[in-house]
Amino acid sequence: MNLPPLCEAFVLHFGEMGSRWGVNRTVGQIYAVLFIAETALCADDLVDRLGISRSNVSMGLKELQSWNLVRQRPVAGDRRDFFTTPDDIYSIVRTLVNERKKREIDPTLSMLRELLMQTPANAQEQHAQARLKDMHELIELLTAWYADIEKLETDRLIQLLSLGSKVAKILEVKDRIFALPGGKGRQPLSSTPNRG
Amino acid sequence: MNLPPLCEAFVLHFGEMGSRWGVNRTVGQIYAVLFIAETALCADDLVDRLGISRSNVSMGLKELQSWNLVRQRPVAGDRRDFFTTPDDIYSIVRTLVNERKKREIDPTLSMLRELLMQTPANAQEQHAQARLKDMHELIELLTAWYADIEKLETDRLIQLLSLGSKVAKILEVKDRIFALPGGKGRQPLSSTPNRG
DNA sequence: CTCAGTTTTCAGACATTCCTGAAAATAGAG
DNA sequence: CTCTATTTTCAGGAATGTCTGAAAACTGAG
Repeated sequence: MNLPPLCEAFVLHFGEMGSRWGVNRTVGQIYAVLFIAETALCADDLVDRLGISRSNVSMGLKELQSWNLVRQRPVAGDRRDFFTTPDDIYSIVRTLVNERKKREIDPTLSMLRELLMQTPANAQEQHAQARLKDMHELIELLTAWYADIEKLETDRLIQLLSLGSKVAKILEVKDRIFALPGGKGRQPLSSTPNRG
Repeated sequence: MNLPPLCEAFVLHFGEMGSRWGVNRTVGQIYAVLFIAETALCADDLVDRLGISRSNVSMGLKELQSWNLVRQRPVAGDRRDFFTTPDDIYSIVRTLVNERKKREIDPTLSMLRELLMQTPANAQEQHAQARLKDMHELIELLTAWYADIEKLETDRLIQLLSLGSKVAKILEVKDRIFALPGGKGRQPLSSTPNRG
């Protein structure tokens, strides 16, 4: 690996993490190198810095492009393709979350929708469906929340994140004002009784 | 696989998703079966329903326990171990997020902290460190937010999620009130200039 | 068109992960 | 303690995933 020590440490770590993130080691390393690079790099730069084969770089870049995590950027007077990661780290995280949602959440959501439309054949299936319904409602709630938040501009997002649970204080106050004597709170989401 | 069609469809899907979630197919399937089961199941129930080897079930359960995703529950008059998933789906999601954070975020956070304390040897390393600093700040912001939110009780959490970006409206109003003539908004987080 | 520079594809070598059956370890009953 | 039911470990075969070099495909210049 042809990189100064600090860079190499980062790249190696990202490579290892890659496997926990649904991409292989090489793909993680390629991303890491691009992320810390001062300028856009071409495939051969990556071959040189990582000491891996040209074809491996090609496949890695293809995968990163399918994740929208790297951008191809033309360089005047050079026929080769050059690649960068976006400068804005917030946009990177947005992309990452969107792509993971697409791969990890959306397929499950449509599977759940499909199975919830079916008629259960017996008590076992009926109970299963009740559980799926809980799961479906929760995922819907989370994805609706994210779809809403995702539209915020970065500045507002930072403000909101910095507030943390302080925003919940507002709700507490609201609840205290509107609470009816003897009124019940919202019930937790569950169609299933506790299992003995 | 010894399950009614609807259950089987769910279990197969969860198995496939498992690989995108950092566990293998079998572990995903075991979890799915436990999730929709009406009662706690013992290892042999899983062998029967999934048609996999006893030892594979043992390893899978061990992994799920290391994720805190299944609970061992004694059954009176039976020496065997029985397993369930929690009934409360919110607690399941909390556990899942906590465990993924532990595996996917925390190691990166400490790696970044370590590398940010080092002295860069040259311009390349200096630029790399600036990028790492951006990444570190963002991850700190997100994890601090999550640590804060995670403490909320389920009811409040649901309220907050349902509000979505409406909470941001409050900030907008606040900003409008306190805005000074000619005053600038918060700057986006970046220690790096744009790359040409 | 031809040609050189560049990227992509892909068969198969190599590496890793997964799964099983057999054997060992564990735990409770008697 | 012994005996039996149960769980865990683990070597190695099966299945997947990764990486490479060679060849094919593409692309723009001349």
